Amino acid sequence: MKTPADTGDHLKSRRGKTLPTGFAFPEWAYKPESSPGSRQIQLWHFILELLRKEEYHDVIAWQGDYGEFVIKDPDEVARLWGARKCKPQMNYDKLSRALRYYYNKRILHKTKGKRFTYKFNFNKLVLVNYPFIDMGSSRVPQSAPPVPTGGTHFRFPPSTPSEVLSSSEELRSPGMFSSVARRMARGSVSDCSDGTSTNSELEEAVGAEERAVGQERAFRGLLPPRLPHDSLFRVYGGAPNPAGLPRPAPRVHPEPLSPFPVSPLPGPGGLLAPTLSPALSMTPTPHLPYTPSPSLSSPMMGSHFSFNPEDMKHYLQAHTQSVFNYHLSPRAFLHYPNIIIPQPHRPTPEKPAAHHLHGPPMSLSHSLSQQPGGGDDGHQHPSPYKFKLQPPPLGRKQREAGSSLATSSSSSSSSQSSSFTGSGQMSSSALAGGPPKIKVEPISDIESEEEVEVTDISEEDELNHNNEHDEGDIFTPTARHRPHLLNNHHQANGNSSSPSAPLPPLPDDDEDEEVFKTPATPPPGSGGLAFPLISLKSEPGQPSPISPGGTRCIPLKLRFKRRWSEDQKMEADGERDEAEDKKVRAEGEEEVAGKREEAGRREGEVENGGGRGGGVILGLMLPPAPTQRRASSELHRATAQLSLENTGC
DNA sequence: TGCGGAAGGG
DNA sequence: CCCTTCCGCA
Repeated sequence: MKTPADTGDHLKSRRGKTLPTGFAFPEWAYKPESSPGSRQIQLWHFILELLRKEEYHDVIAWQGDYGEFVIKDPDEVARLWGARKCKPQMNYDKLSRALRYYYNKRILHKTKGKRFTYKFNFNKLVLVNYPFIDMGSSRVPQSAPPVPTGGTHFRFPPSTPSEVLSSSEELRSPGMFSSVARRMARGSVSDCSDGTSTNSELEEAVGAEERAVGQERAFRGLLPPRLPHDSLFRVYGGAPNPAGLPRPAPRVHPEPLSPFPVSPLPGPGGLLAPTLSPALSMTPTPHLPYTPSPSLSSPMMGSHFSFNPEDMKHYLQAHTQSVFNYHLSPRAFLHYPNIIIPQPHRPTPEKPAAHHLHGPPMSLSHSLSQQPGGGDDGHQHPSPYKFKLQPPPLGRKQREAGSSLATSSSSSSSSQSSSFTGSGQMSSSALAGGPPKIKVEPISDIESEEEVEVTDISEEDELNHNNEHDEGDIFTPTARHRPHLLNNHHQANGNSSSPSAPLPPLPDDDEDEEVFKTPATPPPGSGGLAFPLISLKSEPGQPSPISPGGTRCIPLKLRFKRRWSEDQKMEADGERDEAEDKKVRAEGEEEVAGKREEAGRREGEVENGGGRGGGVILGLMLPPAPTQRRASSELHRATAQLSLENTGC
């Protein structure tokens, strides 16, 4: 059924076509198939469709920073949406409500101060989905989100149904990812025949997907279920096969506004070449030149990936680096036993690239109390994260002494948030010094624009003994819960406060705060081995092969490490807390009771915003074993349904 | 205008 | 899950 053609009437455009406007997202972004839970087209896809079509530029168009679009004619957009969904009663009020739900999922942000203006969070998507993409080589305009230069159709891997993989299920990802993945899997597109439908290249996408799926499956079979590789793939490439990214970065023409450069990729020929993770490339700081290892890069075509330790190392290193650069959650680090990855070198301050990272160093502990509401003034970018303490989850056992701080603070909702900069220096002292544990919660307390909630290390003890995800959180400032807050902070430009000011295009790092969850491979052993990945320790002696000199160790890293180890263990459990904020409470009980499912997801998710559904971007990591089931089941479903389709109304 | 809770539908 | 519908609040 869902032949590509079906939707095709209007779609005539093939992938090759360039948009008149020039804005284009990677095709995968447009794929409608992805509706996670729902089979129908999702609003964000629909929006994307409209955005890409010239004919709708009068009603909705890209504008401003990357990923930012303006609904010029809300009523019309609503009408179109209503038509598509067969909801004649649709209006902008309703549609906007739906859009607001995306805040939590982090698919969208509201650009404050600008009417009817929203912004997609593609960065994370990209990062997550296309980690291998090398953005670096070609510098992309800020506005342009990294695109997988690789193929147009990228997809998640898929499918592996087996429990094994599952972790990903997406990796739990957050909405988009997961959704994408799923869609890919199922590929359904629905259209209402009302005529308003706007599908464009769906056909292509569909076709591509199908192919992809097939490949995946094949792939699946090939891959050994449990291999770490598997995880990698998922995490990074999504799928080794399909269209991976053929070449590192075929440069894309940067369309200034377009969120994504048009994907140039010709064909799927390549596979995932593991180029740098996008993050790396993206990072302002010069990274190590990482070359894709041959094995990886080589076409996976064969369907088989082989990682050799070295490759893995490189890869991991690169990944790690990117994690650092982006302030991603430590969880993002992949760890593989036996492989040690050199520490990433942290961006040295000197680097002009300074990117946003630079922020006033803060000590976490201090920060807690200090946090001035926007005090961060200094930082231009989103980088500084503020933390709030989060009250320990109720159920958890109390934490030990160290937490006094945390405890008190956490308990008090008012907690202060501190800004955290990713840069190494920052809180190093603080971090190092004590067991800083803080969970951050984004509470509206301070309205600093950029609030990011981060969970710090805080009391993870509560959860587990020690550290767990929290730390990760640190890096990953997640703005999950209070979406609005998030929005705010992100949009530097958007803030209503100074509407008059021109909006500087932000790189949207903002989003990067997103955390990726790392796959946790359960550390068999406990402790040490768990973290093979990063040897943060930066022992003097340690040579870091790749990272050239300057990597100083950051205290943070250290922390990560430690936590990691436990983290992994705990991850499964612990995360949920973070993840859920508000809702969690409500659910909390339930969770325990029967909802393993959710738990599973969450694990994966780092936190997604508000909740359940999902985060959009994160889902990298593999969830702990327990959750796998769910994922797998989902995958199954997805797979099964590949051909499903719903037609419209 | 924009936000987000609540209830409900598919 | 993903909205759709309603609604109160700011």
